[in-house]
Amino acid sequence: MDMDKVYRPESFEGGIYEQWERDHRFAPSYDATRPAYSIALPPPNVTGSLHMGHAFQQTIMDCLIRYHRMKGDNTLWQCGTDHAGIATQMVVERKLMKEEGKRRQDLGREEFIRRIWKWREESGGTITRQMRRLGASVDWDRERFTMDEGLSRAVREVFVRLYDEGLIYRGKRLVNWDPALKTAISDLEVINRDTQGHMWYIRYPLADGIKTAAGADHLLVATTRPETLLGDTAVAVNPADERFKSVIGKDLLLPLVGRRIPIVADEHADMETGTGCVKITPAHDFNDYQVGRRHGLMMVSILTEDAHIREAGECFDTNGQPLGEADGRIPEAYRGLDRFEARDRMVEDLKAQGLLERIEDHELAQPFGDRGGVPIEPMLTDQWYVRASVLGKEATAAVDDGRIRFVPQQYTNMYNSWMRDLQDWCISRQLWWGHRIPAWYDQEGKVYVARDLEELKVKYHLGSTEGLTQDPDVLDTWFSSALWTFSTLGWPDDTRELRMFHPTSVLVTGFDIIFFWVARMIMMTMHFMKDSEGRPQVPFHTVYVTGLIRDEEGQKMSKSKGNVLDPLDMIDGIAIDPLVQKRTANMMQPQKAQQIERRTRKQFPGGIAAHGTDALRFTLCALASNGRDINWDMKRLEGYRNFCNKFWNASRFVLKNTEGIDPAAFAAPDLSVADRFIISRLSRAIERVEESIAAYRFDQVATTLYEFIWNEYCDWYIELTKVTFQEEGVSAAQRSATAHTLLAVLEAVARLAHPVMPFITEVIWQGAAARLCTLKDGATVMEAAYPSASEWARDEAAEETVSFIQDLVVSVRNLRAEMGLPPAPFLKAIIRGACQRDEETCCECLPFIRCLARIDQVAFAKSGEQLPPCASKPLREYEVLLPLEGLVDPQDEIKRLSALREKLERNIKGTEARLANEAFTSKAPQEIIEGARSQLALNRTQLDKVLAQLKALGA
RNA sequence: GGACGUUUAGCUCAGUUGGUUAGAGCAUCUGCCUUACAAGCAGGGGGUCGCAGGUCCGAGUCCUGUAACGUCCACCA
Repeated sequence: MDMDKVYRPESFEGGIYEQWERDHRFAPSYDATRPAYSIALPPPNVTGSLHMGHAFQQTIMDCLIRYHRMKGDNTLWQCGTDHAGIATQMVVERKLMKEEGKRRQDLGREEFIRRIWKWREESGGTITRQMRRLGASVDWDRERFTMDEGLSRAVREVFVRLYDEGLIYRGKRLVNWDPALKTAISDLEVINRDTQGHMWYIRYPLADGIKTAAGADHLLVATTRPETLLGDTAVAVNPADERFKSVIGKDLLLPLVGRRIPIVADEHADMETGTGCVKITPAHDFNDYQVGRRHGLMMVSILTEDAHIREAGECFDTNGQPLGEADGRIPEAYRGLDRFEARDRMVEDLKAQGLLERIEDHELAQPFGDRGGVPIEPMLTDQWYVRASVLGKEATAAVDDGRIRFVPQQYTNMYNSWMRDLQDWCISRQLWWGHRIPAWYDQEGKVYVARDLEELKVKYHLGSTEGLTQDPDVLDTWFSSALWTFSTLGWPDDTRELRMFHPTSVLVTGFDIIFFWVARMIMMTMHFMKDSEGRPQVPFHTVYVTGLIRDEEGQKMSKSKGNVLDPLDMIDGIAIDPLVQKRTANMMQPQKAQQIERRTRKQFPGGIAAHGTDALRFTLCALASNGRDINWDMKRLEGYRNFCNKFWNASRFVLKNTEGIDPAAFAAPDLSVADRFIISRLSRAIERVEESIAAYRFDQVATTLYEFIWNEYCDWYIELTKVTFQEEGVSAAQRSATAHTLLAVLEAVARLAHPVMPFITEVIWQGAAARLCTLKDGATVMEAAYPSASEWARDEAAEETVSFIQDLVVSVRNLRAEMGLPPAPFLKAIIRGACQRDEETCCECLPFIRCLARIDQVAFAKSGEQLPPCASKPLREYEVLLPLEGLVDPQDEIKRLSALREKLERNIKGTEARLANEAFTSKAPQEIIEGARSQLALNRTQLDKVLAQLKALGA
């Protein structure tokens, strides 16, 4: 492939990926003699689109996968998508309403589900297309969907087995009810938001003329939810509370309703809080529910499924059995009202009856449904539960004893604290989109659970299944995703993939779904998957938890803030108008659109430039330090795009300058010191990259690659090779050795960097390998062997020699710049006081030094030897001097040297003080003391030189 | 209320088991269109490491306290 002068990733990235996919390069080798390495992709929402978090996590997964594949491991990246019950159903419902003005009920369940499948057909490809653009090397042939037949079978299998083992049960319990979505949701889907509300103080009159110790004829009750008064079945006071001891066991008359309710003694009532009297509404408050159970109180459900007041309260005993004749009457005035409307009316009525003592402002954390967006309501309903407390035991132990490790470690605490008091998991949802619960009921309401009707007949000895109706509910989405690592590998069948790839190696995910997904996956997997000795198998050995990607101001990216960055826009670029449109379309709060447009236009006046996939991936890796959140920085992306350009152009240089080389003519003895230097440095870089990958430190991987490629390979090595190519008197064999080294290192670096930057490295690798004549037909860098540090000879002598050259060259450049001399003209340099070895090295490397420092002549002088006026710089043990020859005002040079003198004197004083300290010399390790001594000696030598030079200049 | 995280250059961040004079990129300043690259090259300036104590010969690093910001969990009648 020809390489353009300017790096244009869009011109080749897409094509390379298509070729890889066409050739099925992403499939595992299935070579059982090789170690297995596998990652299960956290399944994104099938109808979703790729956001920065996905791009981040997938980049990291792809790095790991590509690295292990190149290491020769039998590598599987299992991919797929999630049906995302509520989210998807909501999207399709909204679309239905917008386009046809219909609700899902208008279509009926079957038709509605058909529409969702259709929607999935149409828009389900977005995210997988985007993953391809990102370069994700997932095995597309094994793509799964949580609702496809195989996974659905796994879901039924798990449900039935857990039910038969008593680990799934059905019961009427208080659940978090989302009145907007009309479904139960789990604790985790409830978001507590601080809101400004009120506290109402309501008088509950005592029945039968009784009075409190203080002589009051009522109890004062404080509440933030006055409307739930309709469901009150008691008022609780603390048993030790002297104020109310005398009325315990007596009755109150429930305001507005007139029902007699008892005063009960319960520790739940805190003497210090509120008025000391708590109204008890067992059917609409989690604490009250517990109080109700302790005291055998009736539970009165007063709300409908959309949170309106019922015509009459539904009454249940503490076990949830209906109480037909009980008194659950609701005053006519409130029937059918919305809960908040009812509240206003009731407060008015209480006020009118003189039962409202006062209202205070009160800040409270109000529970909201994270999807529905309205306050949730605790409601008594029949739901299915998983006994998480039982399944959680193994799952907790696995993290405790290190079978599962969190990276970074601090997430272990988060996991443990949640697992410690695990609540049973409500898994039924009153939705249509999802896995239908495999339970049936007969006319009497008896429950039958089986994988299908055929099995049900046999299991329950039924002649016919006629008259049975299936439970209408579906399972929580996280129920099926909890099985992800093994259901995607073919479970419950005993497949080759399960045996090879389970447990998976690592899970890469965000901290936000540790509870939703990670913990439940561990529970389910350890219950169902056993190793050959019957011990529970973990789903993965390591959980790598990534931080969140925020905008440049540290704000969370969100549609409503209009600060979302689409990774695809950073790859391919986007003009400003489409970007504005994208950010302001389909907004929940359209009034914010103008502000968002203004800010977007200000931030991206010219839109977003194309940066390419490799630059994006490199940036994501570079920012991925230790699981902390990332404040996205476009400048950083630009910098790494420039880095790609640098790498690209360096490769062009190499290919251009190695035309016609004969790789076979290369011989090790002909390697120059520069060649040996870069080979040695490469070895170190490889070692460092591998260590960093093992430690999940992708920032270090990126830094190591950046520094090696830019600072060492480009800035020094390539510049040094120019000398070899241009200098007269260099043998053809030596030129050939250098050309070979240039190519060989480039080829290896392409392999080294491939996991992070898959596309540019493919182009470069192909070019370098072709030139080296090692390229086989149809070969790709992604299947080439990962470079090994031991294949590249360490040569400390060469590194030291090049370091000598670098010091000298940099010193001359410094002097030149500090003296304000133009960089181009050649100068004469004098080295004074160098030891013989340094002089020899200098002579050997003269061509390099001459060329890089732009010095046409180097002379040596003895220490203390008088020279004409010079600019000087102490370096190591010697001194570099450039004759002034009227080029510079000696006064400037005196100023410069005086500053240097001060600095040296400061250092000397500090080091002397340290060495004079008896405690230091007696306690510090020998090598530190030695270091300080030689530092002191060096500084003193240098100071002497500076002083002598100042004297020579007449200061 | 409980737990955790962060605080280092103008900005975004590194800084391994404590060890000389704390690093990088971006930004900034100076000089260069040197035939791989101006998306570049060479060089410079810029930090009392949130604050206060303590341990130690030695603290950005360890300990205690404290502040600000952030996150999670719990509670709030």
